[in-house]
Amino acid sequence: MSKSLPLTPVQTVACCSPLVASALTEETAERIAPLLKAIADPVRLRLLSLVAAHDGGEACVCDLNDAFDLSQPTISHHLKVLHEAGLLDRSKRGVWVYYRVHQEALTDLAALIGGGR
Amino acid sequence: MSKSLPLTPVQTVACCSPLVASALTEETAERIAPLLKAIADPVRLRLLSLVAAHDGGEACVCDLNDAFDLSQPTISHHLKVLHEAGLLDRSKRGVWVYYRVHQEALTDLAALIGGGR
DNA sequence: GGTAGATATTGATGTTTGTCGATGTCTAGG
DNA sequence: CCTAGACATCGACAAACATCAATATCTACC
Repeated sequence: MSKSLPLTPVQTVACCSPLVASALTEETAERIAPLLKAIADPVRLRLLSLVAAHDGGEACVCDLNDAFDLSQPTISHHLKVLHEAGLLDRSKRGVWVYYRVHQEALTDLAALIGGGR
Repeated sequence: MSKSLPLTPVQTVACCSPLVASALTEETAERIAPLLKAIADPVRLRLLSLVAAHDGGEACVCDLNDAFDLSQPTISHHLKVLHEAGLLDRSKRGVWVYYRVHQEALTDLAALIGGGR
């Protein structure tokens, strides 16, 4: 992997010091915000939580669809947002698609927010 | 304090188990999301960070305005969002208004997100 | 290879959000 | 009181977003 300079949101979160420790640069803030936006939605929060709490730490889309009163495309959309943010990993097995929480990204994000102690 | 049943976002975050430990209820997710929405914006992230990193842990609005290429009403709006979410405390002294990070809320929020370890 | 089921993509629509200029409300001094 | 400065509120607008119905793309199986 390893592109050139521009870090992904997840990479940025992993390497920068806590929010409250020193002032964020504009650039850093702009890279982190998308990650937070991704989880700043009740449906996506529940999706993340459902996936994480599921057996084996992963869940099939078909399981997730049933947990909501929303259309299948809407759930698919939210999963895509979480996946593209780097918070959910995808793996296709047969006809089914399984999602799994990218725990490290969540942990790093938490450290960034609460890092002050 | 202590209203009746309905918890504020900050109270909800303080008392519920981590995202990845057990599936969030719809109600809990709806109460937490506003908190995350509040910090899911690059300007508000920097505001939070600037306030926290400032001398004495608090900053005057006048200082904050100068740190951005945005109009004064816009900064005032973002501060209001952070304040209403319970992430910034306000105190007026003379003509000036000072904001201070509500550290506990941030810490609890971090625990909620990264709680899995 | 045709069909059924699982998931993704597309296009449209209503709502939310970030931003600004204009204006309002305080407070301290003159 | 009247003015100047600090901050908040209001109204308007454009961009971003959540949602859906319709449709497309896979994959397994018959």
